[in-house]
Amino acid sequence: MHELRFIREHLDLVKEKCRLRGMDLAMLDRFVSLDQSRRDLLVEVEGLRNQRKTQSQEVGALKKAGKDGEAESIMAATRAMGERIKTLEQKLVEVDAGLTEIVMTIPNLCHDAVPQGTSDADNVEVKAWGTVPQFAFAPKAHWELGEADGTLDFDRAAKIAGARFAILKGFASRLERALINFMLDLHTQKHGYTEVLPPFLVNTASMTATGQLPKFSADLFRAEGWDFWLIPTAEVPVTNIHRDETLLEKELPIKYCAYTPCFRSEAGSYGKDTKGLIRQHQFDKVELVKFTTPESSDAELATLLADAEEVLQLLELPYRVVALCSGDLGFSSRQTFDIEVWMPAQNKYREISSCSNFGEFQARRGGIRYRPEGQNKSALVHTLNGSGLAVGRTLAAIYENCQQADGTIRLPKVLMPYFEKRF
RNA sequence: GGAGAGGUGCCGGAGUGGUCGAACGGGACGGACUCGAAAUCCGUUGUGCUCUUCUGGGCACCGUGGGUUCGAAUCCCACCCUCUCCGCCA
Repeated sequence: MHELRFIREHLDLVKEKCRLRGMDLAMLDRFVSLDQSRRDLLVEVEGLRNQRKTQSQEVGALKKAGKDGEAESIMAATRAMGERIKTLEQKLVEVDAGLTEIVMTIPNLCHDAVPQGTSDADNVEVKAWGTVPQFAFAPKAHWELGEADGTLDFDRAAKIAGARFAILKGFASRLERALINFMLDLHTQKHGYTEVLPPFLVNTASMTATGQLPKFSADLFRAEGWDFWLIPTAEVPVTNIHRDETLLEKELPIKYCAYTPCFRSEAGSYGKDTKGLIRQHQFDKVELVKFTTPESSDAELATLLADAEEVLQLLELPYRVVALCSGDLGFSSRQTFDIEVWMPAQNKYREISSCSNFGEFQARRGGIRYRPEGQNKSALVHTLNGSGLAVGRTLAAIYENCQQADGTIRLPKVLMPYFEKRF
């Protein structure tokens, strides 16, 4: 979210940045007229309130002095003024609602380093790591491998819940759990993140602070009759840990990692990735979240990305890093790098992590501030987050990249300590 | 789910209709004293919006949203949250 004043004073910049994202600019013209109405109304209503205050104090003084007659005549006038104020306030509420609606749907302004483009086709590969494996046989998709050895069961999951769910059994379940522990251990012990286990259901205020609401409710699951939403990512509860707080500069950066399941409706993705673990209504993810000063957030994004990459390096899975272009950038993000892992059966890279710097966009929505050393005024922090990594997709990548001719899966060395014996 | 208590500034805690953005205490910051420190003394100490911009005004905010009133932190209604006891449960 941006400040009204910022949009007002930097209208051309906001328009240009919205254009880069391929947005319709008509709403910004509507903003200008509503913003003007709002300020006109404010001047009028505040003037009236000031008068009313003065007159009310007079009434008090007169009554104390026993001059009830004089008080009565002022009271009559003030009563009428109250009606007028009420009318104006009502109008102001309407104008404010219109403005909020617009402002809440204006995306973050992209960083100058973000490549321009209109779709994921314009994303720029900035790095490739590892060697794409060569197979002496036709590599199978992870769901074929898993259904063949009974470790992945999509049919029964559909009976229990529906499409886009999976049951992991035996080795798969064990591997999922090992991956979660491996990732958490790496990030807490080597990268200095503090592990947290947050609520998996959050309220509307939290979803709004991180930007999922009000615009993207269709992507979320909601508990009927409650102000609870199922989290689509740990980003939501973890970023909201410090909502409406003022942190100390010396505490920054704050680095959290969290394992949570994630729940997404995947509305509008019908027919996409209908097989396998790639696109599920429920999946596990280990998420990295940082709160930083504005000066350090670019550098912190680089290390966040490196922290996520290291998971794949240690698992010896080939991947590449892609800089998202302006048109493909998420709503709240000002700069995003995706990590894509190699998937042999599809013969292409698939997203397994998304690392973003949100600048002060989420911090303003959520009131997350810090007090810069030696200053009285607080300032907004920058928030960042990235997957480290999506666990289900990592498991799928291990199945496919580490498959052997007999259909068994070679366990990455680094996971051996998490298994007492092979399944 | 039942019964009760409570939600006020960085913290504690006053305030039950008018001059309360809010007493008092603590903390923090600045200054005085000191070789330095403690103690003591003096002062400062919220956020947002808006007008004018040279200085400076105005409005809103005492859990949230409504209502009563000339006037609400103070009265009324609804809701949310916290705490205690009981019930229930992992």
